[in-house]
Amino acid sequence: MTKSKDTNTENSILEAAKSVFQRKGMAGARMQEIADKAGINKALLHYYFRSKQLLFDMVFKQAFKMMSKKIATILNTDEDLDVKIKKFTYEYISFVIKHPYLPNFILQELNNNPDFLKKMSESEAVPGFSVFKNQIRYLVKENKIKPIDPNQLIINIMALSVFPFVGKPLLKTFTNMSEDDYQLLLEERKTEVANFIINAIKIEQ
Amino acid sequence: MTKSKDTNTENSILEAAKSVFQRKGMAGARMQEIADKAGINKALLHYYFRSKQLLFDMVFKQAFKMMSKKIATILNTDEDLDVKIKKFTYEYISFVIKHPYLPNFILQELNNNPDFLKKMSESEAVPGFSVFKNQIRYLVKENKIKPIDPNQLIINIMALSVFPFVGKPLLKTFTNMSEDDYQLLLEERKTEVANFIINAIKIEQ
DNA sequence: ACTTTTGTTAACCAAACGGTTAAACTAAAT
DNA sequence: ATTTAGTTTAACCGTTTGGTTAACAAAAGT
Repeated sequence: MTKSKDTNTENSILEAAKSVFQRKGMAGARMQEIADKAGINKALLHYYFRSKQLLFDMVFKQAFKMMSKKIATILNTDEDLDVKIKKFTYEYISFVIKHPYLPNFILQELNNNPDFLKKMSESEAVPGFSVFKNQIRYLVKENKIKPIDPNQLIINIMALSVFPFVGKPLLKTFTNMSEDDYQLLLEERKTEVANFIINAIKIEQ
Repeated sequence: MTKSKDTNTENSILEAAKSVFQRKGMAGARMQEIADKAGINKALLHYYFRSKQLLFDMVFKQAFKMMSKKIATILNTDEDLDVKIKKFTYEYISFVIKHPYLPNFILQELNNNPDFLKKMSESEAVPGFSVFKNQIRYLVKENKIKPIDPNQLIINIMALSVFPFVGKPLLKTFTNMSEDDYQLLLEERKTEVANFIINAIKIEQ
């Protein structure tokens, strides 16, 4: 029973930490709030994870891997470009709808501390885009799609998929939409984003 | 001489506060650091601006107005859509290159405290997009551009313009670029983004 | 049976934090 | 020359923060 209690506690701490860190960020999060949310004493946080920084690192790494795995697995298969783009935007937007705090959390903390990426890119978990880039270069050379820098296309795909979530409060106000309407608009983006991208690069004949 | 000293101090405080708040956010910013950067005593901060919150509000409102004015003035003129899109993306990306901390700062704080927008949209400074939306609806109805929800198009334009800045650390790693290369890529986006958007919505004949 | 290890808590601590106070300084106004 | 109002500072204050300690409880190992 002790082992199960152990992992239960450890897990409820991690869950509480995830919730608090993702909403308030490293600087805004309070150990007390995490402890309260986990239903335990504050000292127990330090028993399981030695410091706020280490607990944060755990949460951040888990979040980052979750996201980057999702990206990497889709982009580097060898399917047709349009299929790949459709799959990616659909699955990625679906994924973020389920985890709406994730992108903001990751981007914010990376901006505050870009060194995080060095640690991660050295060890693991940063997806490579070489297959995808080569595919673009090939299609451009063969005149199958309009000329475009692969890096620009990657950024465009990411931007169109992720920005509606990180910019949500602003965009909701700008477009003057209710929460429900905005959620509907996000649903529509699962397919609309791919159409938009494909239209932008395809060559008519 | 007393008046000039006054405004000088007030201004150097605001400059210091801007710098610190934009880099660390409300939660991460420290009054002491702002005081140091302004070259004054910490108590003087509270003499000019009563509290951290009020000082932050000043900085935030100034930043928000700066950004939203830039957006509103371009979108609601009556020029052709493609001209408008070219102008907007070019000017907006140029603007953000000059103020790279701005978008991240605004988005982050808005996500932490969405009520900020209510205060602002009631009083002022939130751009209206009605002219632009009507223009899109008209062009769609007349079959001049591919059918698209005006709100989706607005989000796409914002996303492609802003995301490369808020997602910079991540995108730099994903695309495996140096700082200089990335800066060059941003320069190219001043024109490339408009082409991408226009291609996505134009109808070939 | 008892000793060791693991899990948990209340109470505590030093440092950092935002903010205040009271006094000193400055320079223009009387 | 003195008052007055605005500006600036050093020292201080109460609270909050991340983190520690010591005691205790419950298994696990022997």
